Amino acid sequence: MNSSPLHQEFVLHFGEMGSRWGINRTVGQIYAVLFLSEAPPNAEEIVEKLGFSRSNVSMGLKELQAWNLVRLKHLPDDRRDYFTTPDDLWEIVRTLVNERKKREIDPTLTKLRELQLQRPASAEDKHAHRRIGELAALIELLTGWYDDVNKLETERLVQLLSLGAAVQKFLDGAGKIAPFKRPKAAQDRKGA
Amino acid sequence: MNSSPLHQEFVLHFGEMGSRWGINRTVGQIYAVLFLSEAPPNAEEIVEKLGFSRSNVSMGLKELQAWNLVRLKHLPDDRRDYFTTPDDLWEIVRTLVNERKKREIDPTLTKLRELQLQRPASAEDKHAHRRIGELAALIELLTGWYDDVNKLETERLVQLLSLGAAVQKFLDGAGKIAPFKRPKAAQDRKGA
DNA sequence: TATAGATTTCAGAAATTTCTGAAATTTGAG
DNA sequence: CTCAAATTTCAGAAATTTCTGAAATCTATA
Repeated sequence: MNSSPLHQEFVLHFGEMGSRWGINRTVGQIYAVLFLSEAPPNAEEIVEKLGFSRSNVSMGLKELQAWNLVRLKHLPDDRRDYFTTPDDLWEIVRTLVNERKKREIDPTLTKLRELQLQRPASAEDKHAHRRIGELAALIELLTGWYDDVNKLETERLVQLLSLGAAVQKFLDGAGKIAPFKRPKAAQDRKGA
Repeated sequence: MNSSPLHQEFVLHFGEMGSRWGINRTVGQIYAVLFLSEAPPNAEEIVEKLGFSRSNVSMGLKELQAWNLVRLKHLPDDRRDYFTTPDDLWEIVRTLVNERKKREIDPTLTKLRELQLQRPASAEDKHAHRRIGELAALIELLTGWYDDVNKLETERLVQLLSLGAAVQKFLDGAGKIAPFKRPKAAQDRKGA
């Protein structure tokens, strides 16, 4: 790999973290290169920078595209593809969270709802059925909240996040605006 | 695997999702069994239910313990370990998010802060340095918010989540309570 | 402290994932 | 249409991860 220590360390770190983030080392490093590049590189330039095979870079870029994490650019009189990440980091974060939700949460929520339709046969099943229902309700609360705040424009979102726990101050009076009812499923199982 | 269709489907789903969640199939299935069990099973019972080797179950349980996702229980006059998941699903969610933050985000934030201390040499490095700074600032805003709301007791947290985007209604007046300043790093890169 | 049950460790086998080079396909210019 | 550059596909090699059985270790109690 041929770049400054800053670039290099960043790229290597993204490579190492890749597996924890559900992508692989190669893909992590490719993304890191795109993220830092001022001018969008093409595939061949990524090959040169990282020393991976051309086909590996091609597949990595494909995967990043499947994640919606990179954009294609073109230069006049040049039919090679050039790749970038959005300049707006909030756009990146939103994409990332959307995609992870789609892959890691939505399929489970679907499955849980599907299982809920099964009539529990045994006493054991009855317990499982209840537990599954609780889990589905909780996930729906979380994803519902997420869908909601995801609609906020970035300015508002940042505002909300900056507020942090101070939001709490509003909660006491909140009942009047959005009447609060704690979902049964999530109730008081602490003492068991 | 020897159990009702409901159990079976749930367990198999958790197995399949395991890899997306950063654990493996075996560990996913073991967790699923624990999650649904009314009475905490011991390792041998998990072996019987899932048909994995005893050692594999042992390692799986160890990994779940490393994630803080299971608790040990003991019966009188029985020195085998019995395993459970917390009854309170919110406890599970908090653990899960804490652990993933610890593994997937904290190391990167540390690394970014470390890289920020490097003085950018070239023009290219200067761009990278700025980009890294923006990313660090954004992650800090997110994790700061998370640390804050994670302090809320569950009742309050549910209240907040139920509110969803309706929180927005409070935002206009919020400046008086928690003066808002949008971090420079996250500012207006949209137009680029 | 000897012993038997319970659990863990670990080296190698099995399975899966990642990576490569060669061949195939696509694409735009002439 | 033809050609050459760019990209993708894909079969097998390489690397990594997961899983197992056997041996080692731990632990309560007789």
